[in-house]
Amino acid sequence: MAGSVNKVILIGNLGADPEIRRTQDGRPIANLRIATSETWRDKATGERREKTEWHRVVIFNEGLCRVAEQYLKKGAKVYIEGSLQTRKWQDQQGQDRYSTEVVLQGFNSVLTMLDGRGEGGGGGGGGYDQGGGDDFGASGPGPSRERRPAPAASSRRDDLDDDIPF
Amino acid sequence: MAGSVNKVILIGNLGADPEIRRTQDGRPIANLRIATSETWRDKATGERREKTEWHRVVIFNEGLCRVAEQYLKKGAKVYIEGSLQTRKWQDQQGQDRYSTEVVLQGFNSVLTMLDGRGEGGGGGGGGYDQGGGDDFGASGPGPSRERRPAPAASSRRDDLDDDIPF
Amino acid sequence: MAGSVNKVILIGNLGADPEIRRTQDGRPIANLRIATSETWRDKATGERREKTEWHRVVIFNEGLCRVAEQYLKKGAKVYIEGSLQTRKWQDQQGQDRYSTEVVLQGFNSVLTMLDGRGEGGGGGGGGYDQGGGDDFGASGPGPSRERRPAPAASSRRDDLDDDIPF
Amino acid sequence: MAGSVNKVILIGNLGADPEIRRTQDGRPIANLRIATSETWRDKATGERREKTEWHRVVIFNEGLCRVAEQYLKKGAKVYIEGSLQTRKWQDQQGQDRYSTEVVLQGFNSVLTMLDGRGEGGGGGGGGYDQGGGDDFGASGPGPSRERRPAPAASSRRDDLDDDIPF
DNA sequence: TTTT
DNA sequence: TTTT
Repeated sequence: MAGSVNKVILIGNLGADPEIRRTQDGRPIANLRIATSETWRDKATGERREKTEWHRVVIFNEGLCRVAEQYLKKGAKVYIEGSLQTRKWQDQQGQDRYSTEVVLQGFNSVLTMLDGRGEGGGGGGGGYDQGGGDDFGASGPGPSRERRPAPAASSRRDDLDDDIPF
Repeated sequence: MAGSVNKVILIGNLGADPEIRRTQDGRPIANLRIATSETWRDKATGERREKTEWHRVVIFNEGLCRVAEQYLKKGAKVYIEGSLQTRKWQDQQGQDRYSTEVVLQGFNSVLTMLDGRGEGGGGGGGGYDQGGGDDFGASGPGPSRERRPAPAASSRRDDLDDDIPF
Repeated sequence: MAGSVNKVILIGNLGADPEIRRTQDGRPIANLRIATSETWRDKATGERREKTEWHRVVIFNEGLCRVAEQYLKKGAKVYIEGSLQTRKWQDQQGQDRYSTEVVLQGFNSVLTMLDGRGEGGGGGGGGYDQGGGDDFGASGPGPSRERRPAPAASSRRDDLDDDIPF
Repeated sequence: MAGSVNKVILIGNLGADPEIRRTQDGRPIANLRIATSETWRDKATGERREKTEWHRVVIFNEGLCRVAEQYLKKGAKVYIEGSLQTRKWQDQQGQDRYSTEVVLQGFNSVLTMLDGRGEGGGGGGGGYDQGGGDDFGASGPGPSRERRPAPAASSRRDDLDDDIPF
């Protein structure tokens, strides 16, 4: 269908360390559990309430799997951009079941760590296992020709500047 | 949890007319089925492939329910902004089941029709039942104090209106 | 800065045909003018008002430039995903000026046509020059290893399905 | 124009404390300067490069102004959701100038603090002046009829609350 | 002017 | 079940 968009944006915390598995041909797949929550004040009682929503996030993108494996830990806060997919499976009684996941796959995916890196180190709290602190595009931390800004921002459109922008 | 975001953005087509139900206290709830799809060319065979994803959308917002009821029909193309929610229910065997939906509720929701209105009239294609063609914020088509431009809108922008944009 | 996001999402109409230029080394750059507008009812007078906002969109991505050149025309409705950039330049008096643009560059960009294709043909209305109707990711219409869904959706995670999803 | 979307999503850090002004009729307006940046590795030299982008954010929403005033400080990391607006003004020579801003106004705006609150206390670093740590919808921290979960929330989700998420 |  |  022309003109279709399927996008999910989450900011939340990992409920557990990432689970990394591999396909038969060796490609990694990372599974995350991410909690988002909203708080509001009950209009009747006036008390503060909170509702937490849990999301299944599946990462097929190899670079982002590597990021998840190396840097993410239970408790880490992340920014996620992916798409919604519902997958069909059979339970042990052979009945159809459906599971909806936020899938990070291909160019249209983002995984960014929002925690300061210093959190780690001592103790059991959330955070990262190590350094980290970068944000990674779809292709992971590697070099990416496309990821760079326009070649030399100032000069990048000099050839076009006969045009007065505003 | 502080600093949480849970947002879904869809552009797709309705697979069926909206279903409108009412709560016991009379508030409307609209259910939509929306299809998004992506197409790509198979690298091996070179042929064009397509994968369609179906989304359950539930509208609790009264104004947007009204919009859905009045203007949306099977086939209509819409822009949707809502949040992800997974709901638990019991099947007839008493087993726990889960259903994930895109929920439009509260201020943080958008439903916008993307079809030109002229589509209607002749033929069986998709589109709207009537006029339509506006985009509606969370509070629906009614007047909305918040929807207006900036408080000092006039002083900020009136002078722009005689400006030729490009 | 770790954990940074800079994203703009627009749905609007082209105010003019795209302008395509080329850098000295031959890469295309497309410039679009896109209008978005919001309508509201004036709370004082009760009359319906509308405010149009004009956006400068610059496409550095080659594939998306090709799409813009081939398929977009004045009046076409598009979905745009890019990032905000402010660029400095000197006016004829040598004074610093700034221009803010929505930039489509790299993997994190989307340009999707939202018009049905049939619009074209007769007359001067908006629409596309030709067929079109597809949506294009950052890499344009060409084959893209990443763009495909998971290999054979149904089987794609069979090796993982010892896990009961919910 | 029907079917229009104008949305900006930023995650970045405040370059300075918020500036709060008031309109003649006493409504607050907050101005923020927010930096986003992206990093990449130069393919030629192999060295790590960074490019920072500065954004002007203007908050007309009263509740969010209050949040900005009370909780945000230079260095704080925030999630912002607003819309793009270009405003015309005259410089001292009477020449037309344009300034593009990210505007938070009305229901379609979000300002969420992403820093852990503990940052504060000792030292000069960024962070908040006080507690904070909540995320605020368009209407700010006050009670909001719309912000609550679905009308029939209890029947939809109360049974979830004794559920162990994973 | 921020942040890493 | 939609759409192209």
